Amino acid sequence: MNKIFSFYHQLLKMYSPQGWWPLLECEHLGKNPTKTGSMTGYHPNDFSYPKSERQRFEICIGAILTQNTNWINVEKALKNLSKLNAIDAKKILSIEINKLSQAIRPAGYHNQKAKKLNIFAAYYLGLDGRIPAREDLLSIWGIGPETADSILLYAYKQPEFVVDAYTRRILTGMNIIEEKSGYNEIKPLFEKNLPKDYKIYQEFHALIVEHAKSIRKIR
DNA sequence: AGCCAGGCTACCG
DNA sequence: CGGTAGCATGGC
Repeated sequence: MNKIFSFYHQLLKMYSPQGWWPLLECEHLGKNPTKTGSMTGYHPNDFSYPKSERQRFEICIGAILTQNTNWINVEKALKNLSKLNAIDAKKILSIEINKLSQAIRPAGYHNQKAKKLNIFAAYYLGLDGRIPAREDLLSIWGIGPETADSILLYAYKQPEFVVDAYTRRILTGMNIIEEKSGYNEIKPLFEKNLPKDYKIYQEFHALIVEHAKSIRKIR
């Protein structure tokens, strides 16, 4: 087995399944008390999410809101949106931009992100239920490679590996890549060395984040 | 009490 | 092009 795939098995053994993407409400509520933060919406070993259009959209906007922001703050923003019934593309477009901006304040960069949510919501409605093309997502203002891949992998179950700062840091530490490696080098490295299975991609990315956090605590 | 968080865009040389 | 300031808040 190659290094990448065996690293996946190793992490799985160390941390057990993570159950990403976390959702505000899912049937695993309260069953994962070890998780950091108050979010209880993880669903280990259950890859049947999103179960609804609302959950799919929630993942999409969560991916935007979490840009350079910790998840606990994103959760607050999502809860505020939920109270406004704004985990909904039409609602996001109809709501006053200042109101939207205030609701997502806890997630930081709220002015920018309010604009990003508006632009994405319009695009989402235009999809009319279709799966977005990666190229199209990348052409949208406010959506870069990590956000696009997060949306495709977790909201649409497409086998697109998500690379983030943790991934780069850990692989650099393992001497598998150079620190300056770009997104478009790291992503195919994973995809070439793993079965093309969205479940493995989902779990692996989540495990990398968990591992990176746990290493950080020790140092 | 700083430092940092599951990035991306715009602008600079 | 490659490098980097700016965007903002709350947790730890």
